[in-house]
Amino acid sequence: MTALPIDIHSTTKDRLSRVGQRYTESRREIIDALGSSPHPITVNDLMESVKGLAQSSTYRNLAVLEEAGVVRRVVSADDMARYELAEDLTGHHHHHLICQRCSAVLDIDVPQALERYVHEFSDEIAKQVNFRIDHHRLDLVGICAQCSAQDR
Amino acid sequence: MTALPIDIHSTTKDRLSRVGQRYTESRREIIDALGSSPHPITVNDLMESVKGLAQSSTYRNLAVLEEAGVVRRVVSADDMARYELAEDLTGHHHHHLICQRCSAVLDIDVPQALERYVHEFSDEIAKQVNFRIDHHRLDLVGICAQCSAQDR
DNA sequence: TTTACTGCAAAGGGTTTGCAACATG
DNA sequence: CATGTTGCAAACCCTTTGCAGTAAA
Repeated sequence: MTALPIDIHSTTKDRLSRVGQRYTESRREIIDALGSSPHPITVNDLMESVKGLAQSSTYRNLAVLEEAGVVRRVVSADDMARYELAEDLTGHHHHHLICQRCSAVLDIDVPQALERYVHEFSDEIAKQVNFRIDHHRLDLVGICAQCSAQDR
Repeated sequence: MTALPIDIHSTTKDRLSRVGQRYTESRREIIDALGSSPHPITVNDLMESVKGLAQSSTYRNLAVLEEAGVVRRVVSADDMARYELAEDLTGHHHHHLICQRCSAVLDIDVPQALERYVHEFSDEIAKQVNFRIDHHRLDLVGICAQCSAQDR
């Protein structure tokens, strides 16, 4: 599971062209912004990083990038979209720690052993029910440090 | 972890009165509808079961019931709210199988061993980072039978 | 008889879309 | 130069809220 140093930008370009899309300056900036964030970010966060990009273009680009498989939408506690780079681009499989008060999302690494169990279980279930399982989400949900500090 | 035969309605009534709320006919019907569904359901589904209940009342009641801890909001693949009875009411701890095409949600049971590993891991993480972890979500995400049939 | 609950209709707020101008392969 | 991309503004849709009337403890 070691991360080969694949070039994120060239991979993105390939995957975009495979769906008949172009790798524009805005899209490159979005990828850079997502790549330099240590955790999934909202559309608003993204628009602050990528100055001058219209809201509609941000949404459209994220949809295209997700379609192309280079970006992944992450579900938190509120209904605001959050995005991160696809794991096969970063080579970093991880899960999330989610604050149910402020909806912040933190990345966490999961022990190999646990991952194996989840995969085994996943395969079993796939056999039992007629369902093609693509991936899993393991989220730990609670209250982050800042939010519990505010409670006092 | 065997489910004691607690009375869902009386427990709901207690928990509601604890937050200064009443257990009305509408709320009872909502609880019944959620209790008789084998999987989390959307607000629209709910309104079809509980005929005559205004949309606003449905949303308000669900919010109150969630606040009182008898109902839980479940996150799927789209941004539509889905609800189920709280696990401590049903005595049935479970996780979800999610279709990323149609957003359907199915309940699945998880082996005790896997649950234990998740708990261990959860405790470890809680120690590492300053975060109070309340619960976890383990979702298997993929494409359900109906949706993959449509692809052909 | 006080306080919560309800329905109706209107407002919110994140996201999507139509369209004309612009940029990329 | 054909087709994708952009910004603007309007539309969308799920959800929330204000209000006046109703019902529960």
